[in-house]
Amino acid sequence: MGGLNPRQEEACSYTEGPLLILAGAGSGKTRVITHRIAYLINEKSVNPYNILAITFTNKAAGAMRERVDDIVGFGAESIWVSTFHSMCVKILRRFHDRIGGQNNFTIYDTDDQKAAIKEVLRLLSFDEKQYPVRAMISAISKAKEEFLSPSDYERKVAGNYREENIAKIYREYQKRLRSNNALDFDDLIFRTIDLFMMQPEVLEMYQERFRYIMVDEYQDTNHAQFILVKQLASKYRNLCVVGDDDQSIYKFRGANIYNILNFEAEYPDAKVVRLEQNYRSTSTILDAANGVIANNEGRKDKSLWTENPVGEKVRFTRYEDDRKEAMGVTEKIFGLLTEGHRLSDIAVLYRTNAQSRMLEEQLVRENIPYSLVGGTNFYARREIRDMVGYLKCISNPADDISLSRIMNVPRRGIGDTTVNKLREYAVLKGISLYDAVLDAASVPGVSRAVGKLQAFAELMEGFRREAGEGNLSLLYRDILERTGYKAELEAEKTDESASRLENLQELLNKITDYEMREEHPTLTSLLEEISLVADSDVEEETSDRITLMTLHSAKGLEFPFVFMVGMEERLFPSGMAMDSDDPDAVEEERRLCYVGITRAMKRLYLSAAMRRMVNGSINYSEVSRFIKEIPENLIRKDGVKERGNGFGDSFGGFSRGEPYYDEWQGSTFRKKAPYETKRNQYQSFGMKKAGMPKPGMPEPAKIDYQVGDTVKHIKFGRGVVKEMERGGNDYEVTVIFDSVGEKRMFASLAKLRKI
DNA sequence: GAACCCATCATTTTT
DNA sequence: TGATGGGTTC
Repeated sequence: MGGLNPRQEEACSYTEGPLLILAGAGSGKTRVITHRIAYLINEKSVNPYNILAITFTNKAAGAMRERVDDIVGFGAESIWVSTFHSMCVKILRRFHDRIGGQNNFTIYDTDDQKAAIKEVLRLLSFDEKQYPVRAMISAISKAKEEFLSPSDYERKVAGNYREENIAKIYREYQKRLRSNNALDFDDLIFRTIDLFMMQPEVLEMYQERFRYIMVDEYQDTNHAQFILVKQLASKYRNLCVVGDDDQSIYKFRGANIYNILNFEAEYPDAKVVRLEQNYRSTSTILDAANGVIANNEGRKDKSLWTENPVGEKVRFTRYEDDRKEAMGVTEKIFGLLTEGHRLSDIAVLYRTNAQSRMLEEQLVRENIPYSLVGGTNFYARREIRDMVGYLKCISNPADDISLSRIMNVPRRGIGDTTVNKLREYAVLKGISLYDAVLDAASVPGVSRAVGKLQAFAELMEGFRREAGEGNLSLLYRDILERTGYKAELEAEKTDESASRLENLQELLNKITDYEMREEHPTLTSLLEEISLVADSDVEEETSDRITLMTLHSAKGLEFPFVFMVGMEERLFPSGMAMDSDDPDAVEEERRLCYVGITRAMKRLYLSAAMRRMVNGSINYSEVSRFIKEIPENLIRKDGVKERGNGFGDSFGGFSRGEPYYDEWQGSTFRKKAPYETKRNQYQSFGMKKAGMPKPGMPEPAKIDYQVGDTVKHIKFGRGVVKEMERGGNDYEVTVIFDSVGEKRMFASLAKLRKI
């Protein structure tokens, strides 16, 4: 086995029976997984068809798929590489009817859940103040993660008045989802477990199929996922789980660290392989990480080591306030550029998304291109949700939630009163809301709106017929046109409406892309992809930029140069964790810190501010305990005063370096910086507000082509520009591509290159 | 039915 | 600071 160390090799070749791979940060985990799959196929003659690899995110699944394809070659495509959720959808699309469901269910996202909960609260006359929607969603989600049905939940909380009411909400919510033929994300797992329990022969079929199972990031699994894996693996017991308890940072969303800690208790015959050699970081960085994580109790015994060079000391700087901290970071970034490093080698990590603003402002001011990971999901935008609402309605007429969303969007004179009358009628007759609309003429009290309802019903029926014909992009365009949605936005002529239109165009691109990719495109599977595939795996970023993201999002990534900012008590570790009665809360923060440190390959910059704006008011904080947990000899502290709140004589304590920036020290650097700034590089993903360009964000796309030119597109390849039309501050370009024919797109999004 | 004002409340994120 | 939601007013 080429290029594997003995431990890695052991992990690859131990194929029969339960195996726990404790893979420390940077220990070559992905390599091991892919090599293991290759070993199974090539050495053990396992049929690729019998292999299942489960990951958490689509991104991870995609990456694994790619690597497996590279290394395995023939037969690789019949390996199931999948997320928990998409695996369950596949199974339920086939067998959900065996347990009293329908196979063409809709998947509800958080927004749909919210709407459903609101209806339930109204129905049960519960006060939203006492039973906040978000808290209810998370309580229900938690119950499902623990595989508790409404009855189980009721039993568990008996005697607690409030909890009993939550149980009622849970029960009613499930009832509603069922009548809407919808499942939420947690249901996907839950119902699959149900299916396997109630239909042993279905389970057996999958057990036979998945003789070799691998689960990545096992420390992130919740109890329901644990049960599911156990069911699938119980026949052949060839279960290989890979994870690192020290990198468990998702307790808040149900991850159960005991799944990995107790793996050996669950499978007494399990073999355990520890991957402890780190190939990523300098020994200084690694020892700093080890120093921090050593403060946690209840870990699997493990010590990471490396043969990498010692490298430089970790640097810590304490600044006066958050703005100075941001300035310090940009200045150091210029320093790195002067040393000849690339922007894409640099990441700035922070604990909370709110911290990005100050950094962004500073980066824009200094013309440093960045891309922001996270932020608002594309599919969470209003216009996108509206369109997806239409599609969901068309695909599943029983989906009252989606119907309520779009019935009066754009406004067509179907007001709340009318909708309420329709609801009453639907409940009375035991039919869906949509059926009530179809039967508008017999609904009492809506007489004035009957005409409008009938027109709406006709519109929707037309869409439904069209959906049957299978041209999804055409259907989508028709919805935009015939509902008047597009016209309304076009009439608005504001920056915001222009950006919404761009987003709608982008959705069209996604649909077209889906149609081209898929052999048998259907509305159901398109919606599935939209629900299941988050937006985070957006277009591969080609240009050179630094990356800004939360520590959570950084997991699994690596960068030569890493900044961790905001190393302050109550920010990191978070105040919430510190105040929690659960002692593990701070430990989880510490694991997060460990994750952050171990992202760095060459150099790690840590910083804190004495004073920072938090939730609109100024906070004074002390240096994070995690800084103190890094062994003294590994860290260089610039101008640090350990205690103090930023008042009075605290300025005296700085020893060296320049932790305090004169307003404009940074700008002298800018002139010296030996690199060119390209305009139009600033546009970041996940802009928070649809449409509002960030202050200082440059104009979109520079366009170096015109009608008649030959251009190149990332996905569609070569094409000729047929037409260019000004739309807002952008161009709408029509291109005839060799591969896919004519396409209309926005210049700023299409990234066309003249060739 | 829509525009506006005030009060409230703030981690982390994927599916 | 800022986003969001409810209530009020036109």
